[in-house]
Amino acid sequence: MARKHWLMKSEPDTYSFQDLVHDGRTHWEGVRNYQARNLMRSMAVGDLVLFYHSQMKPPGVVGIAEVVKEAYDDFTAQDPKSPYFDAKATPDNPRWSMVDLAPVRPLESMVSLADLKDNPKLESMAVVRKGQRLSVQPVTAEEYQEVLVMAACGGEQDAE
DNA sequence: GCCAACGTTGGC
DNA sequence: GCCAACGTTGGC
Repeated sequence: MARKHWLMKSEPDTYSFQDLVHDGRTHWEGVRNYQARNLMRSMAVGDLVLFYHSQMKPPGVVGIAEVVKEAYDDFTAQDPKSPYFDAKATPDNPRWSMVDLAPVRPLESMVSLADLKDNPKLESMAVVRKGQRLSVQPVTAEEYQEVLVMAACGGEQDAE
């Protein structure tokens, strides 16, 4: 079965790629959007993730991660002490899901949002489309490969 | 800090 | 079930 590819956003102040490298593995708790949740539920172990830092100057893809556990209940939704607490989540209806991620490697160089927008091959990527705020996005194999090429080329590349 | 985009909530 | 109000995301 072919690996699928994804892009997942994180604010580095909350959880950065360096944090993931340091931890070795993490659960991706706190997603409180149904579309993003449903995408996580369709992930499989071994799927590859472009790790995107939002709220940065500049924002962009900084590393590659891998799904190491498929979707299960996000228990932080039922923890009143958690910042992600959701009163509507119960043991009968846990409502939210999360996956586990492990780092694969950082990119040789960051591929910024501006770089992604400048590449015509990536014009249909969700992350470059105006107003697309979804924190979990599907990425095609071609788009994924193109981002890796850009990272290897220093994040700057001219279209032929 | 501003504001556009978009999801969610809640009154009706 | 519609839709206006509101809250959040996230680039700039």
